[in-house]
Amino acid sequence: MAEFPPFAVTVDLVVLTVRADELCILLVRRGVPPYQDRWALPGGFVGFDEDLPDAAARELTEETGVPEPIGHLEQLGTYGSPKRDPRGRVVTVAYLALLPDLPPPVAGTDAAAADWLPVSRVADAQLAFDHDAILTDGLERARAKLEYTPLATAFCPPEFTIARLRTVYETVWSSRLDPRNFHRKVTGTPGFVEPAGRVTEGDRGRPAQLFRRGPAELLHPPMLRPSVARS
Amino acid sequence: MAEFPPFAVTVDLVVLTVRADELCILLVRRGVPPYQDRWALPGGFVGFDEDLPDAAARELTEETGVPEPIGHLEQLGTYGSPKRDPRGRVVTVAYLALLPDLPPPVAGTDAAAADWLPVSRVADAQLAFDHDAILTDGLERARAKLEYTPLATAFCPPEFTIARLRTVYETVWSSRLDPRNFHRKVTGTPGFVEPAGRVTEGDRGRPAQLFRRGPAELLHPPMLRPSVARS
DNA sequence: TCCTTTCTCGTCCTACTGACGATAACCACT
DNA sequence: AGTGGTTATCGTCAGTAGGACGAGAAAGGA
Repeated sequence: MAEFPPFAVTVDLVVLTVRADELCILLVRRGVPPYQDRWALPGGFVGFDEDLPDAAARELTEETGVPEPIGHLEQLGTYGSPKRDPRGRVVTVAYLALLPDLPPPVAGTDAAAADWLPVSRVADAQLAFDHDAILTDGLERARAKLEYTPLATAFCPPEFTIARLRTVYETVWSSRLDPRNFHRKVTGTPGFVEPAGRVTEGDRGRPAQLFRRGPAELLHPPMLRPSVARS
Repeated sequence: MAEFPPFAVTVDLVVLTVRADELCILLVRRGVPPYQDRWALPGGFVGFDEDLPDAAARELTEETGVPEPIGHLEQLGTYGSPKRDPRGRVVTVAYLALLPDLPPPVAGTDAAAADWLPVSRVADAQLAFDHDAILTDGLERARAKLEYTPLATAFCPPEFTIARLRTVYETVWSSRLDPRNFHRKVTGTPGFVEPAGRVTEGDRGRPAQLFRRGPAELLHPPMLRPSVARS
């Protein structure tokens, strides 16, 4: 063990939210080389005595200013190509976070700016390092997980309407869902959502019941993405 | 970048196969401290100029003696608790490999022994480091992936019968599947398997058609695990 | 009051699955 | 050759879930 190649280990975050019917990602504009002035995923070095999930949660709190335990945070994957960082051998553990709509972030110390950007417009802008690939994997993970888990609720505030939940699905999947079948499916799946006992006020149309997320961890049967030819 | 905590990075492998109607895992018995004489996942340090998938593939080849491109290899997750290795700060990237039945492995240089062990008997024996947790995650990943991918074919030789594929499912899931419904489901899902045009000889009962794995990457609808109450 | 909007329940029809019967095609016996 | 055991493969039937869509309920605004 005395001899081993010295690596740097970082965590990078794919932080997604749904705001104004658009899927948005939290990005920082780099203030220092390499990739200066380019957009990048928020992240940073892992402390020598810090566990990986702790490092991810710490970065998430630092970047969003939110005291953590909201939304969803999970490990996405690890990226360690020898050439991915010109400064040396850096292995990054990527995490995926799903959050409800939050106020705009404040730029950190080493970032020139930080903001929510619609993912539809990020596709063009090339991100720093291999963050494009990480973002692609994060989006795919998020889209897939909406199918068989109740994680869409992580995009919502504690109490939400079925229509709001449907908007999340439609935004993340870029597709339309039938409101009536969606309502039947969500309310008919045990443990997906539970009625909060209150209704909305002041919106257009008939008031809607409010729900909270239920105890289920998996959806059976899964929510099906419409018209996806995948074979 | 001049200052960063020095980490060691390793890859560890959860290598699964199905032999004699049992789900087996490739383990090595450690020949050196720490955890000397304990079973552990095969693995090793990542070379300084080596990509992570390359390191995993290299370790897999070294441990099994098979020139790689068979079966399935994917990243499972990364484990980096500060206390997980008494020698220092070691972050390990775990990979999951699914292989057809192979001959017994030969012990490597730093391992006292290497062998296939039924996972049912590994549950008791405590593995070195945090390898128990990695194994648990690997098993869960494998069981889940059989549901919505054609990866069960990775456990089979290039040509296999439907009954062999069913045995894989039954072994990994520890459950019984109806042979007739399974046959209908597998042959009816486009791209899952393709007929090889040949039949088995010499076995008991009616000869069975041989199939190869098809081009599908996902199963739609998924294969359902029987009687799993999960909500 | 009437119209628009949105929520919510209900009704077909089709696809898929679980349970299980029936037949086909081999081997090992006698 | 015939008989029985074993396994592969096809078919049938009923129950469930989902897509398409009708219709009423409950609000706000003209």
